[in-house]
Amino acid sequence: MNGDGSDMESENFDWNTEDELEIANFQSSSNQTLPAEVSSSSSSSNSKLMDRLVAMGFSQKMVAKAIQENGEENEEAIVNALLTYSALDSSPQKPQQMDSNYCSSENEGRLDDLSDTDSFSDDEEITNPMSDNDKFLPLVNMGYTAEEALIALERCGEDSSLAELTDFITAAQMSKASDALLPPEEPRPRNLCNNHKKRRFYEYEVLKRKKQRGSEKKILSEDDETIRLPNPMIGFGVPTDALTMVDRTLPEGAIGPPYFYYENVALAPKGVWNTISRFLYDVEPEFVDSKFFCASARKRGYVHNLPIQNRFPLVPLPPYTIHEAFPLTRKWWPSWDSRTKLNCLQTCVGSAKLSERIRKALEDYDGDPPLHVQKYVLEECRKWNLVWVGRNKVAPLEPDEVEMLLGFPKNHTRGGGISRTDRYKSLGNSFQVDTVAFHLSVLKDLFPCGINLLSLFSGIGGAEVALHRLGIPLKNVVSVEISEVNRNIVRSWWEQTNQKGNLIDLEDIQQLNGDRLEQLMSSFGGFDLIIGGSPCNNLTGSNRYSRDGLEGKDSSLFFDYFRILDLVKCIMSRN
DNA sequence: GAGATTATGAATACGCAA
DNA sequence: TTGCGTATTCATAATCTC
Repeated sequence: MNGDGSDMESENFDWNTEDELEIANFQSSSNQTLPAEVSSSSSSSNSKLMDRLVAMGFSQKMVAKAIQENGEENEEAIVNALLTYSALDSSPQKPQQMDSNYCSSENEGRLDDLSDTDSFSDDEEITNPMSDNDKFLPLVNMGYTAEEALIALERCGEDSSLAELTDFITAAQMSKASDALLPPEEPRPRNLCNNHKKRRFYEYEVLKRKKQRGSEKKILSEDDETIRLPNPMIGFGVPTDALTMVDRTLPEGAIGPPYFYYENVALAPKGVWNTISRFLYDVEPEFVDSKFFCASARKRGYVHNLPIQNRFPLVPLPPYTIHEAFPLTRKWWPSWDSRTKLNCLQTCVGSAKLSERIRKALEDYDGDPPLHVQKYVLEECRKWNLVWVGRNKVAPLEPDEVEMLLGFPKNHTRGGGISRTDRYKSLGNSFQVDTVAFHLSVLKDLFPCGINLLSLFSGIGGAEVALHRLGIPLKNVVSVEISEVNRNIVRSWWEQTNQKGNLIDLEDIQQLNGDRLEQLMSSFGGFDLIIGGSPCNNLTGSNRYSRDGLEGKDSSLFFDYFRILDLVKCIMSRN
C-alpha cells in the first residue's frame, strides 16, 4: 500500500518522466491545446472552449453543434449535451467498425461517426513517424485522438498489442478524468471488455434521470447520489454483530473470475467512492470500521465480489479494548479518560514535546485536573493515540504494539534494514489483518488446495498474512510493491513462514502490462484473487497539503488497479 | 544524506437543539 | 430543516542531529 513515487513534478509534458508519472502527465496534456504537429483543425477556431473539448476527444462538429445549441457561456450544458450525444452515438444499434479480434467493441466518449473525416484530416497532418505504426490507425478508428494513440505507442512501444495500447490510454484517461470538465461521476473506461457496455448504458440512464429531475440551471445536486457511510460502520456484518443479510446480488459485470478485493480509506473526499464503485463494476462498497475487530479504529471501504455468507473470524481473537491490548496502562489510566478504543493508527506518532506538555499541564494538580485541562489532554490523546504509561505520563505506541493491533506477527516489520520511522509509515499504510481476513475467510472452502494471488500495492503483505493465517495455501503470489523495504519485509515473512508456493515480486505496477500478465497467467492458469489497496495519501483527511482526491499523484494509481483487474478479467474470459 | 523530531488545518460526518 | 459544536483522519514539509 505504499504509494511512494518519484518526487518529480512538472507542469509541462515530459516525455522522459518516470513511469509512474507518465499517465498523469499524459492526461495533463489532454487538457491542453494539442501540439502543432498533432493539432486538429480546431486551431483555426478562436474558441478556447472548442479547443479544450476537441482535445478531450469530442469531434469538432459535435462541439460546434453543442455550443450553438447551448451558448458558449453555458459550459456545463455543453458538456452534458456532448455526453448525451456520446451515449446515443454508441448505442448498440449503431454499427461499430472495430477490430473483431479485440475484446472491446466500444467507442465511448466519441461523438463523431467513424466516417467523420475530422479526425482523419487531423491525422494527415501528423508528422510523427510513430503514426506509420500499424496500430495507429486502428486506435484512431476506435475513437481515440491522434495524440492519445501517439503517446500510447511511444510509451508502450511499437510492438505492443492493441489491447495494451488501449489499456494504457484508458488508464491515462481515467487517472485524470476528474480533472477535466466532466463532473466526478463521468470518467469511465472507453473500451475494454464488453461488460462495460452495460455500465455505460447504466451511466447514460443515470444521466438521463439526472436531467429529468434537475432544474434547467442545475442538473443535479452534487450530494444527491453520494454514497453514504453506514452507522454503525459494520459493512455486511462483523463477528460481534452479524446482519441478517446473508447474501447480495452482484452486478453482472462484477461476477468473476477472478475474485477481487479493493480497499481504501472510507472518509475520502466526496464523490471518490462513487467513482471507485462505478469503475469496479458498480459493486456497492462495504464500509467497515476495524474497531469492531480489534482495539483500534480503522474506517475503510472495501469493494469486492466475494461471497458474504459463512464468514468466520481469525482465531485467536485479537484484544478488543485498549486495556486488553495493554494491561499495564490500566494502572495509570485516569477515570476521566473514557476511551476504550484507539483511533486510527497512522504513519506518524506524537512527539516527545507533546507528552512533555501534557505532563506539565497535569503536574499542577493532585486529583483530577480541571475540565479545561482534561479537555486539552483528551483531545491530544485522541489525536495522537497516546496511552497512559505512568503518573501524568502519556506515550505514543511502539512499532511492535502497532504490529499487534493490526494483526501482524511480532517483529514483522523489525530489522532487516528498516528504520523506526519507516516501520511506522509502512504499518500506518497497511491493512488491519483481522478485518480483511474475515472478508477473505469465505475463500477457504472455495480453494482448499490453495490460491493464485495477484497482490497489488502489497505494502507489508497484509493480504498474504491474512490468507496464511486463515490456512489458505498460497500457490503463486505475484506481488507488486514500489517500496524496497516493504518488499524485503514480505520476502522475509515468506521465507520465515516456510511457504511452499512461488513468490514473484515486482516493483513497478507499470511493469504489469498485458504481455507480462498473459505470460504469468499462462504459467499457472490465471489468478483466483486480485487484492489491493491503492495509495490513500491523496484521499485521507490527515493530509493537509495534497488531498487531491483520485486525481492525486499517488491515489490515481487506483486506475491501475482497475486497469489490471479488467485486463485479467478479459484474459480469463477469453481463455 | 539518512533518520528522527516537530509543527502544521481542513474536509467531512454526525448529534443535537432551535 | 438549519446551524453549530464535536470528533475523526492509511500525511507532508521543515528542521535538527549524527
